[in-house]
Amino acid sequence: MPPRPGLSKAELEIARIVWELKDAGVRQVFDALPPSRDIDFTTVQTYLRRLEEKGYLNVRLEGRNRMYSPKVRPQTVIRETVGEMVELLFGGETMPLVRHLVEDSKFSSQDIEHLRQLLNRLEGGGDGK
Amino acid sequence: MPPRPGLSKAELEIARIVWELKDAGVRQVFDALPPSRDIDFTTVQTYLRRLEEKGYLNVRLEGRNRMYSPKVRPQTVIRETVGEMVELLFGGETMPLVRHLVEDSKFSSQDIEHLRQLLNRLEGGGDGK
DNA sequence: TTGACTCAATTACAAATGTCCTTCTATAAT
DNA sequence: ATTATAGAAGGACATTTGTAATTGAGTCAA
Repeated sequence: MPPRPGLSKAELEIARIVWELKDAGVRQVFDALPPSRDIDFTTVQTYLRRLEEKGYLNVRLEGRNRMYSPKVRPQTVIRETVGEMVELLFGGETMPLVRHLVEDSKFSSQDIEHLRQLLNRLEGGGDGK
Repeated sequence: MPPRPGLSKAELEIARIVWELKDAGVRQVFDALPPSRDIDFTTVQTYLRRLEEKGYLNVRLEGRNRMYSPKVRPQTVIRETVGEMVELLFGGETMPLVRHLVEDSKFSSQDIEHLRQLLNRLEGGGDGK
């Protein structure tokens, strides 16, 4: 059913950087990694190649350099990844995950307020029952 | 940093069943799988063994049968798994995930109401700003 | 006591993943 | 030209994962 193979952790890490940069060569992605992330240049190369093979990135030749850009929108990847986790961890029920997050994270009252507004927007401010 | 190796998808699937059954042998876990899940008995055996090796399950001999029971609480596994995903997908920020879930899922107004109450409980019923 | 079964234990194995190395060509700096 | 460098291409390799076959021992029904 999934239109393309899933992303591995390392691939996701790299994909996020490409999303952020919009368009980048291996070097740029490599440089965008946090210094704490000790990884070889060619490894990044490999991940980018695999991301392209899996259909997540577009490539274009800029001179003799490959420039990668997002092909699948982050939102799509997020939806798929989260969806899979919800499936695996909560048998497909989303609410338990939301509950977990809300209970388990220490949100600022700012955050909480934002959430309230979000809920209001969603359901035209219904106040319950 | 993680106290034990992470769980793979298939392992998670099996772990969930053990959590539910509290205590079960291979056969019981096998039988608890949905019929749609076409998998060999010995495969389940393997997953249970690995789960034990990884430190997620306890085993005890019941006669010559192995009975498996949870060693790590679901909540812990959930926290770790979700945490990792938040890290990977949102750079560690929880709010974006919550936002995604709320926006992307079609919650019933029931659900929304529950969420409101949850928020109230969290932050001593503040009503905004 | 001979199957028929059930389970444990072991082994196997291909695919996916994380990671790097090597080799080659283009390019830039001397 | 000569060298240093960067990036492409491709190969390599151990580990993890998903999944199963094999072998052997105990158990129960005939």
